[in-house]
Amino acid sequence: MTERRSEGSAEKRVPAAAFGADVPERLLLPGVPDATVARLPVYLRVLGALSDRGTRTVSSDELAGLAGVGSAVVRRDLSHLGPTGTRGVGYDVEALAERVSHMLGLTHERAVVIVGAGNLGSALAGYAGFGSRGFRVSALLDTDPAVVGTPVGDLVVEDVAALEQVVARTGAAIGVITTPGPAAQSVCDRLVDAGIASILSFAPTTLSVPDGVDVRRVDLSVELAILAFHDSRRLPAELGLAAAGDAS
Amino acid sequence: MTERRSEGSAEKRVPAAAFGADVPERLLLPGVPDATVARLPVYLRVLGALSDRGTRTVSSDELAGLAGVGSAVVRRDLSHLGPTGTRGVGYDVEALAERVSHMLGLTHERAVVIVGAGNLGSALAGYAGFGSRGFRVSALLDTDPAVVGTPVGDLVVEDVAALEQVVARTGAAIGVITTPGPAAQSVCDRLVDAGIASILSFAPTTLSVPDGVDVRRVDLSVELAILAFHDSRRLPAELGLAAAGDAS
DNA sequence: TATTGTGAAGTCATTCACAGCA
DNA sequence: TGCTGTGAATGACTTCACAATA
Repeated sequence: MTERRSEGSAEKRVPAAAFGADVPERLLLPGVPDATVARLPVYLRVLGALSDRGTRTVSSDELAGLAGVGSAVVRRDLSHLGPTGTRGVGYDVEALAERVSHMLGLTHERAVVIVGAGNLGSALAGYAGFGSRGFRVSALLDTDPAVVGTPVGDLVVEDVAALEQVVARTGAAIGVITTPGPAAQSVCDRLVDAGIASILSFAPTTLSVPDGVDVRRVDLSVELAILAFHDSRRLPAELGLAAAGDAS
Repeated sequence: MTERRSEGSAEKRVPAAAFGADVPERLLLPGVPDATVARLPVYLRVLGALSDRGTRTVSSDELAGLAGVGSAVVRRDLSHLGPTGTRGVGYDVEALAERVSHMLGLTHERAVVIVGAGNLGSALAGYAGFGSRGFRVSALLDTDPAVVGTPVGDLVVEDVAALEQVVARTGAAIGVITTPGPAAQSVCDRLVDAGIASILSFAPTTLSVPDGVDVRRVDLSVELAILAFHDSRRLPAELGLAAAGDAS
């Protein structure tokens, strides 16, 4: 791996005391907050756009505007990469993109296997966001014999019965589950058994996995419900405010 | 300086002091944390499944297991709905579902307009999660003349030029953006102008909207990048653990 | 007795404000 | 002069632990 410690910065706060003495180093070294990790990909996208436009440097304020966050958040987030900016100037776009990319582990392409070739799975297989920046959809699986064998984009739908072989063949690191809810857990189990430790699920169910397996869920009905919650409080509030005149 | 992120709830805290004493209390009181709001829909799904199975009561511990969170989280979350459980017994499944549903504002059906009838938009139009529980996809729009007029499920793709009329006709409360990135901002602007204040975007861009409009983003490449981050730290660690004798 | 509901403590994240540096 | 990087303050969320109670 590209794990060099060429960085001279001697004072990396390691919360060693919080854990035991014999905890594997990987848990201690980087210490990047989850919230920061979730924003780094957004910065990376913005930096890519800036780079395409020929912009050489960017300030935390500009980057913040383009990413839709506050500038203090940007500076705090980037501080976890070590000193990457130049005071009075800003950040070098190319260098920063490289740093962020490296921090996220996007140093090599990862193969992605999608299980469930329904509408959503097929859509994701062709989705541009999947093809870009370090991910390649290398297989699309389904149970339905009527679907198995049909082409979707560059791929041909394969039988989910061969899941283990497909994972082995493609060296997939990430599994995406777009099956109906009831099938999700068993598909998940098989992905895990096949060696996949990173799973993105669109199924509206809770998946249980062994320790060490990382599951992220995207649940459309949850997103809609959250919007509904805010919506339901906004309507009465607006009426009240309108009657009382402008808020400020 | 719109400073909203994908998780943004534009106005969680109402500045009560600014309004004096005669603002209706119910508008100010609830103060449900964002993190809780994001979990309530999950509880609601679990409660629905329990109800279908004929289960009458459920403890915070059981609910926690089914929802994939800790039991203290469940109790804390539900405490925001007022006293809903019975000590020594648990929660009444039906009554709790009703309470949660009401808290989320899922009391009436909301019309959803999807803009972008590509793979993803078409998939979402037919997605079960959209049809269930208080949401109905009432229109699907696109720019492409070759797509406009074609049927997708029960719907016929309409011309995005008629966006304003479609929103008015359907009384849509929620807009879903599944266009390519470059088109997203202008579609967003038009949705907002048409009176939509709740937007779910799948476009990989930052959307800027006026205050009071709620935007949630689902970004597949962000999700994958987060998985990649954890994946890239797991690999070296597993080797280390394997050498040291991993328990599981 | 079993389980809720909640103070209190702890952990994590955001924001402020400015010293330090190019 | 302008902007980064970061202590310190604030705020949000989680977890603990147990008193209250059906």
